[in-house]
Amino acid sequence: MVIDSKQLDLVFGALSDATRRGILADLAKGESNVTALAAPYDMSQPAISKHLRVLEGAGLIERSKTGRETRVRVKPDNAQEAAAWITHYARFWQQHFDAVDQILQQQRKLQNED
Amino acid sequence: MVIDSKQLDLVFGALSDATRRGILADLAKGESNVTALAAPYDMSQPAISKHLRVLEGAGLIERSKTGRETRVRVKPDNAQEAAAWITHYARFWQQHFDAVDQILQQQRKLQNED
DNA sequence: CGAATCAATAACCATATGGTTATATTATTA
DNA sequence: TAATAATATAACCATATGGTTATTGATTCG
Repeated sequence: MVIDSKQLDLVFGALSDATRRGILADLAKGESNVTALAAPYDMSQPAISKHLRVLEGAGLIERSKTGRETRVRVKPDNAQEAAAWITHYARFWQQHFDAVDQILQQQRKLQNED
Repeated sequence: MVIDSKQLDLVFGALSDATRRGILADLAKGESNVTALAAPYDMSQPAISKHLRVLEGAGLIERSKTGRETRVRVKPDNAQEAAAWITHYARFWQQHFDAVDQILQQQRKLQNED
């Protein structure tokens, strides 16, 4: 695993807020800027800037100035690692539950043999 | 999506702490109790109880009293939904970043070699 | 029965989080 | 040049989070 525990704290922390998940979803449609990202939310501009800072801290997005506007885009490198970890985690649960399922089926089998 | 946004806040919030991720990892090895779960951590018992409450609130684990001890186990129903969402999320990223596909294929390859 | 064990709860503390309004900074535009 | 626009920053507030110690309530053990 390339991504370390502290980074993972930040990534999951960033994803634990609906506004930030919404921003990520919007950015999936393509690069944007702060004003456009803020538009859907009934929230002040500074609040959105704070959310962007959290996403940036988690390495999920990056910002760059272009004139007076700040362009925002997802940051593939870190997001890829997060996605890989999340997928790994999902697979981990899946395997765990598959195993539980098998145990339960086994138990049902044994019970039927009584 | 069965799991709603507020539940997702709680799930990601729960996963945003290394201690809680560690507890989930330990529980993957099987059902446990509070004392056993607390053992690996340099932290008081009430602190662990708090973490367990957060995991329970996110629907990732469930607790039940057995005598004087509290048995703790992962709660398949909600955790599966979370895993499903996470997988969906991972797929979402995958669609946007070509390289993710390569990483996942690499992982699949490595797993098949087990 | 009395002591030890398991775990929850209460009260407290420091810091983080998520929001606000006001202000400042830097472009752009009229 | 003056006004407007796009953001960031500062200062503030309420609540949440993550930890502590002390205590309590059951259960189990000797």
